Amino acid sequence: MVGDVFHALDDRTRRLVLDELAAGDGKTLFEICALLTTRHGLGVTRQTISQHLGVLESAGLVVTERRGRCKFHYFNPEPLAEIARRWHTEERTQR
Amino acid sequence: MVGDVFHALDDRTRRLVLDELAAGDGKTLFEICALLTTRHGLGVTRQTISQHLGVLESAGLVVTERRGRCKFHYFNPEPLAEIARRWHTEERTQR
DNA sequence: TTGATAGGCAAGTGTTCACCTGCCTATCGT
DNA sequence: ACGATAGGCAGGTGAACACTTGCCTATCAA
Repeated sequence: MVGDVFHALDDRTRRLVLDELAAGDGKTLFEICALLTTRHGLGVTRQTISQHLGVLESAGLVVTERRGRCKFHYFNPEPLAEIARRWHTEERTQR
Repeated sequence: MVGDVFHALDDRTRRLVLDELAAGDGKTLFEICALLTTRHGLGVTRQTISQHLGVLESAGLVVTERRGRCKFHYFNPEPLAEIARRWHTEERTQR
């Protein structure tokens, strides 16, 4: 869908996940859980993060790669360009 | 709040309102209602659009100016730059 | 083979939110 | 003053969603 990117960004936990993936790609689900609890004090379950990763993946913001029993998550910034493209913010003067 | 911009964008009707304001600033509430129904077939009430404009305004995406009994709405693209700034999409290579 | 690790699936709950109806205030023209 | 225009406020409803608990599958090391 079109609005999936906007919906995926409308959640603080998902934005934090994107922050962590943007800081260094190729993290597993358990690594992301550990980072969120230690660095941001997030008290969330593993299943919750898994669901958030599913939302981010279906929005195209996260690409996954399975190796063995591990699943590595990568940040894909390409869908974010759609936002800047839609309202072409660069050529407008701010009033 | 921080996530107000993302929340404001997570709605198709609000995105259409932004489209109309970006196409030509200085529209009143009734003008926006008429544009949404005629150009996009949106069957929504005036109060609904008024609430959406309130969300957009509190997110900083819409600036208003009152003159008499009319209230003119202007598109403010500045908060959108926060998105590109957060994950600095331009300097990353896509994988 | 057994236990530990990494992840997925599904139902239930509480809250948020978009939308409506109903009524009220303020400004303008006549 | 009176009717019409432009907008605001508040309660109520139904659906979407974040989050949990409980259980299951698959891979690796011993």
